[in-house]
Amino acid sequence: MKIGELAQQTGLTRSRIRFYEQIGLLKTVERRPNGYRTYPPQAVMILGLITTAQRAGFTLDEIRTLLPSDLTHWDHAALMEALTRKIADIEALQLRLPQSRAHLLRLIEDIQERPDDMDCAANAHRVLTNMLAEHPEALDVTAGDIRLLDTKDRRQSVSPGHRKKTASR
Amino acid sequence: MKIGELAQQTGLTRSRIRFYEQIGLLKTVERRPNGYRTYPPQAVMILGLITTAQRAGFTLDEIRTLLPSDLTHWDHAALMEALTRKIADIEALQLRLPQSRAHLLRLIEDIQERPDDMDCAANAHRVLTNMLAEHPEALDVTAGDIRLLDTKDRRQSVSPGHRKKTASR
DNA sequence: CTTGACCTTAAAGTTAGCTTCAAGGTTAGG
DNA sequence: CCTAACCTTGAAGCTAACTTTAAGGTCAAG
Repeated sequence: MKIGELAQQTGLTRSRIRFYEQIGLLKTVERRPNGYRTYPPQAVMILGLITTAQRAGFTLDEIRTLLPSDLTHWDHAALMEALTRKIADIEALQLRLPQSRAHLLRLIEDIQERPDDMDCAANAHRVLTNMLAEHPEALDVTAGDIRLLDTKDRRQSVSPGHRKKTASR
Repeated sequence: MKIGELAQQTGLTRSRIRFYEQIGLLKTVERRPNGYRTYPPQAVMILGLITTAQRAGFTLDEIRTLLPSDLTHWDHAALMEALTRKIADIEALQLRLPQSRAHLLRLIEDIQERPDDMDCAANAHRVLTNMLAEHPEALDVTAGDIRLLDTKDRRQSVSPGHRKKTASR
């Protein structure tokens, strides 16, 4: 299978597949006499695994150390440890999320509950002081190895699309 | 207050404070005749707010559009909308996390439950096929604007660490 | 008047995970 | 034989949120 076909079957871009090879993540690739890459059908599964693991929160680096070049020879111990650790991360996050959510709700209420005799400025100061006085970690939506971030348009650009200058000024 | 003192009081680095000014996030700063920056005591609170909002999952860009230069003149509507959206993100994540956790647990069990008459290779294939056959989003620990990531050493790099040329050959 | 702790700037570097670009080689169809 | 659709490479660019570097100015103490 040539790279174009593999790209089509996996839904990944050619550049991404070449990139994975470049960083040593995808090793099941040979060359035809003309220099073209050629992949075994297995490669579809490997790439599926990689993207699944990514969605589960593993970095490409972690995936590389876990993924055997031969799909049949896994390092059970390392794999189990990684999976277990990831579960622990999720559990830690599960504990924090309700707190963060409650804290945000409280913040909203706090802002809306402005006493009639208080002006905006004083109210703002009141709310801010309250907030910064709370546990500093109350709004912390991070847990161990895991962290919440903004994704923006990082998912699957289908059309090459119009680029967007972030224009930071 | 000079930048060193502000850095000390907030726990941030000088470079970070200058950076926030550079991207238009921190505007309460004047210059002394000698060119030194000078900050009002208020700046401590503003930086506290910024880091708190960051921990709550807001990007610096979002914070900039929400944070008024004058702490007493907030855009209530925009602020409420942002807070509400962030809560929704958290709730979406709260729904997904148990599923992801369950899926990872199932994966672990699946790997360990290898039938006695099956060799590792076949077992690996069985597990992989099972996994990739599941809902592709089952392991997806992302939700809307929110995403799980590995933090590694992104918090306070103590040692610069050895660089690694991506070129693997 | 020198030393050291501050302060200044612009520019480049860092990390992750890619994409885009520039400049070309290959191949199948008409 | 030409053209379009593939394929190749290395290098550079992108985003976010900073840090680091280089080259220098300021200031208080001794």
